[in-house]
Amino acid sequence: MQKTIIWLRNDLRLKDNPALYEAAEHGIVIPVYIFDNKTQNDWKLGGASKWWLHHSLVSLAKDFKKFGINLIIRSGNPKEILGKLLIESVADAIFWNRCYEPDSIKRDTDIKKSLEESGIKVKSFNASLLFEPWEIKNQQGNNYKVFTPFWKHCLSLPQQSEPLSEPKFKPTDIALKSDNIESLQLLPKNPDWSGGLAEKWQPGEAGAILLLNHFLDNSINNYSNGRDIPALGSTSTLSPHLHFGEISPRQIWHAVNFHAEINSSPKERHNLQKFMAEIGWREFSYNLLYYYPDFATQPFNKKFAYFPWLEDAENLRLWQQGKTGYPIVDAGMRQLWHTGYMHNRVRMIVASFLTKHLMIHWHEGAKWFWDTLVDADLASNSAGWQWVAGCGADAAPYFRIFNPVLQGKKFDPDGEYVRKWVPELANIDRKYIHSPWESPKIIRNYPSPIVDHAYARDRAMQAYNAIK
DNA sequence: TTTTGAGTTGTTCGA
DNA sequence: GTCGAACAACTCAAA
Repeated sequence: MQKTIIWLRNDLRLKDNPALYEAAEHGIVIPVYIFDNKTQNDWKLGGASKWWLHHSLVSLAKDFKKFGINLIIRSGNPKEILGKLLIESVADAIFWNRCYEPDSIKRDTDIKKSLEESGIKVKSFNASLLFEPWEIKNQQGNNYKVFTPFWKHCLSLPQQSEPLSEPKFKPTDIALKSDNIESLQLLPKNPDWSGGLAEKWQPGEAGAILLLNHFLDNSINNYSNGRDIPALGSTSTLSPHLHFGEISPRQIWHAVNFHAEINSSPKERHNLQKFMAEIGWREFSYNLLYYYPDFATQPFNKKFAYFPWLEDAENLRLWQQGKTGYPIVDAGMRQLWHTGYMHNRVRMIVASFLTKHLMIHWHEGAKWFWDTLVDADLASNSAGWQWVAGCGADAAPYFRIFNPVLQGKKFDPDGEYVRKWVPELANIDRKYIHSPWESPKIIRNYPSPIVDHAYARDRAMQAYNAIK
């Protein structure tokens, strides 16, 4: 009987896991997670992501345990560890699901080559994207640079196949040494800032499926409008689960289509399409990162290499801490700090504020998000920041500079979101919730705006004009 | 090859 | 208070 090592990465689930499924069909599986925060070149896991990973691994180990299978945990260089594991387990094959970040592609290509040279069977699968980036090309044979035609093309392709069920595992008595998940030291201590994260999230496959069902039952019917109102919580918040592969986009695709079959009013279909387009943006981001391997650091629009970004450590710190004096910006930054998450609409507002009002490089914002977001994802994070900064693919026109007061009034009219995350403003009059400096009453402990909107807007426009 | 239509998420100004 | 136009001009995708 074939013995296969399953090298798990961002595919921490049992259902719809192609590498695991195929290996289990043919014999015994040995699931392995290798934590590598040294040899990986850059973009080492941020604090919030580490917290998530810890709990996701605990959950996955428990799920395997139900079938009498041990999830093997190791720490170090994947190439060396896989080599050792092959010897210890006398396995015939190694399967994995593909990663798409440039460094990961390089690493996996190298490992695959050397394993094959030693006669080991290696097979990789697609578990985290609906469409392989190299398969999506326009009629000229190039990658798409505009979202709408990209997504139209994707939707014109044959239907997604059905998600795979949980594998039927064959009994195994293989006993390999495994590290404790605790020994990876993924959890924060001194101080432990993770209380807010634990309140909000349930990492792991079960939590992901619960959340998808909750979203389809409760929120999707108002998605198109509701997704812009941060106080409503109408977005799916599936992003961290998707990032770690606790659920697959294919499972989401099918769940959404099933939902569409039983609720097919035009309005509901519109909401479902809007939601699937967000999954489409994730695909688009992965395409960009695939075709432009330096997308995480280099502006897609090369003109922006000459943009006069300002270095301002103090303003950067105030932005990070949620002390800019603009309530909607500060609420977002504090939601992020507290929960490891920020509502999509507010991400745009705070990113616009950093890059346009403060004219601080989008790299700084991307780095902060990378460390603090539980859904930190190289493709989506880079694409999002480039888009807001104006240098990305299909980006916002440069003169589109969000007015944080208007955005607040429009999308948080009662200030419910602001009051929740900025307690200093909890009792301020509705009229002044987004511009507390206009309030006749004295507001304690809340800063004045660190920059004047009209001045900052004008300054940003001049800077953009300079690189045209 | 040339042409044509279109492009996630806005703001400001002035009537 | 509401509404439409201006904001610039470019690149992409497909016919």
